[in-house]
Parts: sequence; C-alpha cells; structure tokens
Amino acid sequence: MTDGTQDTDGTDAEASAQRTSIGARRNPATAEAIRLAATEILAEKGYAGFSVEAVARRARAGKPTIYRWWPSKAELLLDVYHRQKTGMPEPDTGSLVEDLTIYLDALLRIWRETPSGTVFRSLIAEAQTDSAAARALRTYLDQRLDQSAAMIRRARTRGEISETVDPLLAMELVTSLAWTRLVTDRLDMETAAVRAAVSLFVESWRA
Amino acid sequence: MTDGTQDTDGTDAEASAQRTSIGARRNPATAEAIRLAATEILAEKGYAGFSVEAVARRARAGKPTIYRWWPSKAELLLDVYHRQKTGMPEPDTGSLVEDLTIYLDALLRIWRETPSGTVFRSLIAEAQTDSAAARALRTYLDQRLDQSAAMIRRARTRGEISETVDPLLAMELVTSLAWTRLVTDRLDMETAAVRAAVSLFVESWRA
Amino acid sequence: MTDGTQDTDGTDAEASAQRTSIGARRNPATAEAIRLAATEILAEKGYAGFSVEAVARRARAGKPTIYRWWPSKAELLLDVYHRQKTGMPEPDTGSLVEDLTIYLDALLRIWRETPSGTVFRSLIAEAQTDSAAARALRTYLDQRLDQSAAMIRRARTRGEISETVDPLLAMELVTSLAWTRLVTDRLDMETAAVRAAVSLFVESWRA
Amino acid sequence: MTDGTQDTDGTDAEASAQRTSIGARRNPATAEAIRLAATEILAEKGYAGFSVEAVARRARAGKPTIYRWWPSKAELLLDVYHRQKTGMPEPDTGSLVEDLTIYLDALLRIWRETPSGTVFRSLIAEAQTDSAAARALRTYLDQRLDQSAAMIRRARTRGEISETVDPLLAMELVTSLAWTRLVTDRLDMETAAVRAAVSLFVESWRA
DNA sequence: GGATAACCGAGACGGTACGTCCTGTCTTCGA
DNA sequence: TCGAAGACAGGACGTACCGTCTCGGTTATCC
Repeated sequence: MTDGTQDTDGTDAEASAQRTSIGARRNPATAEAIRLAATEILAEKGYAGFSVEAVARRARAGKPTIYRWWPSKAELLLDVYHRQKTGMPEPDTGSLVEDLTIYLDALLRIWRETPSGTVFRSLIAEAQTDSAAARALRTYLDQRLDQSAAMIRRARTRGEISETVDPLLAMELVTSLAWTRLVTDRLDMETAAVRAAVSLFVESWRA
Repeated sequence: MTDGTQDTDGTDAEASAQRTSIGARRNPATAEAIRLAATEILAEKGYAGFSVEAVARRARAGKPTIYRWWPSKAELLLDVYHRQKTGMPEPDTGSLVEDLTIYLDALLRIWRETPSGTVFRSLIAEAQTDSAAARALRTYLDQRLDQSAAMIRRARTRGEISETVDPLLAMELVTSLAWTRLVTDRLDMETAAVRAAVSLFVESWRA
Repeated sequence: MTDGTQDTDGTDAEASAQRTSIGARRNPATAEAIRLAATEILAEKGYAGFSVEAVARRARAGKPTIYRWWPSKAELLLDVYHRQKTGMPEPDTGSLVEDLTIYLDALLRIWRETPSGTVFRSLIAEAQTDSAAARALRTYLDQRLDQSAAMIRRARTRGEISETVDPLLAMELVTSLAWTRLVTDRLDMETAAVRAAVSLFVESWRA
Repeated sequence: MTDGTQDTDGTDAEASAQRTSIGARRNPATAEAIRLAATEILAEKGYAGFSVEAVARRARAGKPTIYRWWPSKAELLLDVYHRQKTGMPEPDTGSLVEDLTIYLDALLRIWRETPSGTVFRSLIAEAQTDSAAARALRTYLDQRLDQSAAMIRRARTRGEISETVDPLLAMELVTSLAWTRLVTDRLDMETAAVRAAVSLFVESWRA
C-alpha cells in the first residue's frame, strides 16, 4: 500500500499486492487475503490440495502469520466456511413442510453451486483427524441446529406439530440427510425429491 | 534370514512372527498380517495414526507389498471395514418403529463398542480426498441401504405404512442420523433416544 | 505503576520491572536492560540461545528498540563483551615467561569462569557470518594484541629477548593458543601446562 | 539473486540428473551430489548461504535424504571438509623449521585458495552453536594434531629438539596461529612471514 | 532338475507438508 | 520523538509420510 489509494475497507482482491505490518495489530487485508486464498484453493483443487503451505504461498503470507490467527488448519477451514455460508434462508411461510423444503433445498443448492460444499466436506474430513476440528465442527453443528430449529419451534408454537417433538432432534434429522448427501457426493436432489424427503419427516408414514 | 536369532524383543507379538517366503505367489499370511496391523492401528490411534508406513512397520511388511495388493490407502481401509462387519441384526418384529429402533441402536452400539466405528469414520474422511474411496463408499452405502430397506418394504407390504413411502429414501433418513452422529463423535445415544428419533420418522409430527 | 516508581539506580537486576517512557530521548534504563538480558542469555544458554527475539523478550523491550541502537546482532554482542571485560592483568615481573604465563593463565581462567568466554566465542562465531562482526573482531584483536605486546616489548627493551622478535607476531602466537582452546572448548589448562606452553615459545626447543 | 528460486535448472549437469533409489542401500551418486552442492554453496555464498534446505534444492535431493546420512548440518560440513582437505604435505626435510614452514604455508595457502578455508571457518562457527559439531571439531583437531605432530616427533628422534618438548602441544601452537588467522580473515601471510613465525617457535627468543 | 518368475523384506529416493523459530522491517499508540 | 508492542513476509529448521524404485533372497512352477 505504498500508493495513496484509500481502500482501507476495500475488497482487496489482489493477493499479490505487497502487504506489510500496520503496526502491532492484526492486518485485516492480510487476514482477508489468506481467507481468499484458502477459499480459492478449496474451490480449485478441493481438500486434497488444501495445505497451510499452499495457502501461504498463494496469499503471499508467511506461514507463521497464518498459524498466529488460525491455530489449526481446521480453524482456517471453519472460518472460510463461515464467511461463505451467507444467504441461507430462514423461511417462515406458516407451513413446516414448506419451510423445511426451502431450507434443505437451499442448503443442498448452496453446497452444490458454491465452494462452500467443498469447504464443509473438507471440514468434516479434517474433523476425523484433528481434535480441534472435531470440537469446532461439533460446536458449529450445535449452533446451526439451535438456530435452524427455530423453524420447528415456530411450528410447534402455532400448533402445527405436537408438543412432544424435540426441535433439536428433529432438525438434526433434516440436517443429517444433507450431510450424508454431501459426504457421498450426491447433492443433486431435485426440489420435488427434497419435498418428498421432508414430507417423510413431517407427514405420517402411516397408511 | 540367515539365522533364527531375529527380533526376539519384537514390540509386536503378532507381527514379530517371522514369515518366510512361499515362493512366487501371494502370501496369505502377509496379507493377513497387514490387515491385522491396519485394524489394530485404527483401533489404537484412529485415522490420524493410520499411514501405510505405520502399517508396514507394524506388520513387518514392505511398503511395496501393501501397494501391490491394495492400490490405495482407501482400498486397505475398505478391506479392513469389510472384514470387521459384525452381524448387523435384521429385525422383523412386525412393528416398524421397533425394527428401526433395534437396527439403529445396534448400529450405533457396534460403532461405539468395536473398532468398526473408527474404521468407518476413517473411510468417510478418506473419501473426501480419494476418489476411489469415494466410489467405494458410495457403492457400499447403496448396498447397505438396499439391504436394510427390506425392513421398510416389509412394513409397506403388511400395510403398516403408506405405499407412497420410498423405502430407500426412508432408510437413508434413518442411516443419515447414524452417520452424522458418527462423524461428530456423538454415538452415545440411549435406546430411548433412538426410539424417540425413529418415532419422529414413523409417527406423525402433527398435533 | 504509571507514576512514581522512578527506578533511578538503573542497575535494575530484574528485567521484568516496568520501565516507563522518559519521552523523546533514549532511555538508558532500557539500554541497560537490553545489555543485561543479552548477557544473561549468553551466560545461561550460550550463543545457541542468543537471538534478538529472546533478548527483547527477556528485556521486555521491542525488537525495533534493539535494532535502533545496535544495528546488528554482532554489535550487541560486541557491546556486551566490552562491558564484561574484567581487569586483565598487565604483569611486569621482569621475566617474560612469568609475565606471559600470568597473562595467559588469567585469560583462560576468565573465559572459563565468567560469561565472557561464551560471549567471545559467540563473537567469533558471528564474525564468520556477519561482516560487521568480522570487522569489529579484527579491530578488537589488533588493539588487544598491541596492548598486550607491551610485555614483549619490555622484555626486548631489557634485553631479555632478541631484537629480531616481532612483538605483535609473538603476542599473536600466545593469544592464538587461547583462541583455539576457546573455540574447541578446552579452556581447562592448568597453570603448569600454561607455563609449559609459554616456555615452548620463549625457551629454545633445541636440544 | 533477489530471490532463491532463481536457478533451479542449475547449470550443473550432475545435480540436475534425475536420481532414484538403487535399492535398499545408499546411493553413492546422491551422496556425491549432496556433497558437491554443499561445497559449491559454501564456495559461492559462504557459511551465511549454507542451509540444508539450500543444499537439498541445489542437489535436487530431498531434505530427509540429507538428514538420513548426515544427522546434523555440522556432519555435512565436516564431511565436505574432509573430502576437500587433500594435498596437505607431510614434509620431512630433516629441518624442523623447514618442515613446519612448508606445512603452515601450505595450510594457509590451501585455506586461501580453495573453498576449504570457508568450509573450515563454517565448521568452527557451527561448533559454537551445535554440540555435535563441537565434538566433531574437537575429534578432528585431535586427529590432525596427532598426525602432524609426527614432524615434531621425528625432529625429537633425530635429536634436533629437546626431549622435553611435547609434540602435541607444540603442534597445537603452530596450528593455533593458522586457526586464528582463518577466523579473523588474515590468511595472506607470505612464506617469509610464516618462516619468521615458525622460527619464533623453534629458535630461541633469547638474545 | 535347473532356470525363471513373482513374491517379499527392506529401505533409499525425490518430494510435499507439517508446525516452530528467528530475522529484520514496519506501524500504531502511549508517554 | 522515543519506546513498547507485536504484526508482517520470509526462510530455515528437523520430522512424518507419500508413492516409487531397486536390491537380494526365497520358493514354486515351467521347460
């Protein structure tokens, strides 16, 4: 940043720009460049090509800089996932089947169409090796479930479903399907199929 | 081996037994020693400690011998998993809730109490990196689903559930919960909780 | 702690004591703390543990503060060595053998019993890498030689040794032995052995 | 040389040749390529540029291959020095002054005119940091002294010098001068000066 | 019944990545 | 305007595995 360009909060898309310390505090531009590099590598090469070394190389950052802020590969992965997981709808149509269909459909589509699917797969894989990743993954799952369980809690509140339904457990059932599809590379589920699956939850299976 | 004084203090009782060549054909004892070593390593150290190098070391085998017969780490993993497959029950109590509860409870218990849980977690992790593993995992899932969907088909046949329920999809819902629990290390689900989860599938949620 | 505590005595043995800014001029307490930290580290861990980072850490100083006043690691080393130079004797007993024995014996003892040996070893090592250190070392050697050669000049003046003996070269021979002993960690030379070595210089080897 | 990635396709035909394993034993070509690379780096960039990483890069070898055979940087350095230190004369002219002059003169010349001087300086520097290097250096010195002390032993045998002269100590005096000159970068000593120095040893200083 | 072919152990090889430590530079903030 | 603090890019450290490559030795099978 030797020139006078003002972009302090700018979307510094150029990782190759020479960055230097901005004093005794974290440089947001560096952090962003690292996240960007990590994201791009995951998008281009997948988890197999994702290494701290490669991220550092692409972001023109030092490895210690990465380890300073993300104590493990998993943390970086999780951070990247977090940033990417924008635009998840929080539907409230008044119909639980509809809400869950919209939610699950959107989740699968986002995983399919953006790098976030690869990112999350990577995180799951990492969690099988790295205990920090495992903890992070579990914490993240808990939070996500709690948040999205709001759909089910609303349905219960409005009397659409029984009081005996545990919202967290119910939400876990829905989410689990998505996870399984993700790790087995079968995200191509049409909306109709999604609705059918959701119906299997919400509607009675009974004849 | 020029003399018999080899390796009396072997760190590994099983593997330290000297195998001699049986000529120009595959030595089953070697193959077994490799499988055993792989299994033990997974049981003791988990996926993190599972490397071809470590397996070769423990099995007192050469790395090329492993690569000769198992072209990838994933193949070895899958082989190990297959051998370990203990008898999953195929309950037929006349009640779908009961059948699925027994099935799911057994699956979680086996993953919890035998090394097979670790092995399968490892396979899932490997599948995120290795395409051969991915293919193997998916094929395996298909077969398992088809097989265990028999429970649901029977329920449908006897009129317990609607004709519109897709047995494979329904079975995938049940199985997905187990997978998610496995990869997030939350297998400790009591039978009552399992039954509650299964009920969420089979019973109506509606008030 | 931000006021009052003056710390005027400057010979602060504890580097962790808080120093406060004295405004826009060099803080002697800081400089002293840095020198002290450097000395202690060299004494405790030797050259291997001596890094600007470690010195800054122990002195509770910023690295730039060190680099501001000592442009290279070698300068800091040399500074430390200079401060540590305890009184080397300048014997004048009337006998050259006696003078040199006292001198060499004292040099070896000081290097052995005080940190200055380690410091000087470090300086020699540093000089092999850093040209500033090399220059400093050589200048220092020249001065030392010139100074201690006085012993030999006196012996020549009083007719004890030949006019053809070059005092500087002769002194270099004596000093060289000490250096070699230092860098090969063989400083434990008894006075008798020192005298024997000196005699090899001054007395005739001839039968 | 603004960065280290410059000449990966080195002009060096030997090093760039692709080498592979020759079975379960050390590949001499690899060892030689590593030694060559180490030597060249020392010759070109000196000790400052000498790193295992750099050697591996230039030799087109893996770092583990280097560490497999040379457990420390110092061992590699010492090995390189050993190979290079050919052609040291072992004079036996019948005159000790002559023998030592030839020897010392040759030593200084070789250090001056071949890379071995740089190599040995590096070893001395390394020994101040690395205990393995220190041990190696000391062992090496002992052997060299013992070997070259033969000149003095011969002189004693033929009655040229006193029986009381300790050959090892005497040889150490001679060698020390060379070491000191080496580490202070003052190897440019003319033969006459060398002879003068040696004379200071062998002849009487007395008037 | 001697040659041959494939297996097996062993482990070296060129590499990639790990996570840590240090270098020397830079900037902010407080005094 | 200095000092403390610490972030930064970068390079090197020594280790663990990867997947490949001989090697030497060992049988069974084929000629």
